[in-house]
Amino acid sequence: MQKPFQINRAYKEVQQITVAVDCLIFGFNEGKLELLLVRRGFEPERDRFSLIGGFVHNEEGLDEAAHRVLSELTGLEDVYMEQVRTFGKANRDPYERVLSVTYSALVLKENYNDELVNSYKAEWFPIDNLPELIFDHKDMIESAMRRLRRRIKTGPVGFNLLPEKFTLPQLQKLYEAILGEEIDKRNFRKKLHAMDFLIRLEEKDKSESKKGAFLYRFDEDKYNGVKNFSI
Amino acid sequence: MQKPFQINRAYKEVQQITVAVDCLIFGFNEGKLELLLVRRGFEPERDRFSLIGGFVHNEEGLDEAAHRVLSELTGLEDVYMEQVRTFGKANRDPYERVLSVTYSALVLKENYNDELVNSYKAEWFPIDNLPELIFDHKDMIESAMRRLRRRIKTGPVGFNLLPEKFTLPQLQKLYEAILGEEIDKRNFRKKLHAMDFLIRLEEKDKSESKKGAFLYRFDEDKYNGVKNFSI
DNA sequence: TCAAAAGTGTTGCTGCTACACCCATGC
DNA sequence: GCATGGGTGTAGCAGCAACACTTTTGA
Repeated sequence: MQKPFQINRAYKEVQQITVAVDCLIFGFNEGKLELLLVRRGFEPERDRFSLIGGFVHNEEGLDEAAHRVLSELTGLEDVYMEQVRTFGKANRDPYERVLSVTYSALVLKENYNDELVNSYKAEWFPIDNLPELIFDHKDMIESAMRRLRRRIKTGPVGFNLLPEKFTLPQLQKLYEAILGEEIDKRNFRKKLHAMDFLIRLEEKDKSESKKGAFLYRFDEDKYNGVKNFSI
Repeated sequence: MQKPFQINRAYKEVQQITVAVDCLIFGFNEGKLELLLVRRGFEPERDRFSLIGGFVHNEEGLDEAAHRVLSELTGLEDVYMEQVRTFGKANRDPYERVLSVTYSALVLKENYNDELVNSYKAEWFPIDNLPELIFDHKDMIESAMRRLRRRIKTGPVGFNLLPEKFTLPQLQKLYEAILGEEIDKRNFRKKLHAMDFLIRLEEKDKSESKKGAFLYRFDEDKYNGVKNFSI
């Protein structure tokens, strides 16, 4: 394969940088936002936790690599994922030079393959009570959290963390967990109602209360008519 | 150097991915937002333009690489720069597999080294009239523009594109050029005045009008007291 | 004296926040 | 019948957008 003349690039020395993706896998369970981590069972860094990651294959784009890594661990295929940021300090991994492109995934805990997850010794942790993490993985999480907070306020991404049918109290708890603050129930519902992209079903979910809460469904078509999403 | 056991990573094949940084160098001149591009003088892709880029050295972090590339081209050392996004489709560069981490730089046109820039055959283009670009560089620019629009509304980054002393009409034109829309003069000034981080000097700049406009200076200390920047 | 840009306040409206009570049901 | 969580409306306030005239001075 012929290489182009690179007028704008310095002489290309032999690079020894390995490219990896690290996935921030978010789930929502019992009112808590959680993150899936794996424990390192060997030295060095034994017993510390890390994000799920993997090297990028030669014929594979970054987005593909992230989806592959996620799928290998959880068995999930069609997951909402977006690139967050790339971490590239020369010594961020003190054992070898690895560049890491981070991806944020919002998964539905009930959907994934428990056996697969268990076989990798992965564990869920509530976002406000994470263990020690290797390298700069703490920074990655902070970066992804900032992005997630912005995203759920400006777009309908939060629904990826809920089942197809969900109640408004559930949705509100999700927002509260991500934003880390309480939200006024009436104001929250007012905004949702004004944007008018949720469909109220006839069914109720009685698992959380005696009265039961109506189930809703996110409607893609109705959402496309919404100009300014804002919560 | 010993390698750690990578429980969470697939067997590491020999990777053939080269890591580059591409810089989006923004400048502001005569009321226009401009971007610095280099022309390719050789096949393939002759006569098309590209962003300024370079390969990342082995001992060098990404941020360092971006600053080095910028400095090699413009001679500028202390420049406001931030990472934008990483482009990693397998065939984004059809000649070899290159991963590109993009950086956005806000430079003061009057400061840089013209000879250096000329020797690289670099040219400034107004952002609304760019030439054909190679590969996915157009996407990179769109991505960086979206980020820049968000940034100048929520933080004091725009001042990096202006000299230390500037007038309010200049500042407003800068915002209008970046946001691509007209701004009401009185509302714009009201917001700036409310946040109170600009210092009005006694001097006027008479180059743009007979009456002359007062010069202002951005005050870092006063800015640190501002809780919610918003324009 | 006139052309051209700089500078300055008010008003109406919209959207946000704050807030309290009734409802349905299982136990 | 009572405890628990679900559901609903209003009023005050703040922040935003819309808007027009006076000032200065060089030519």
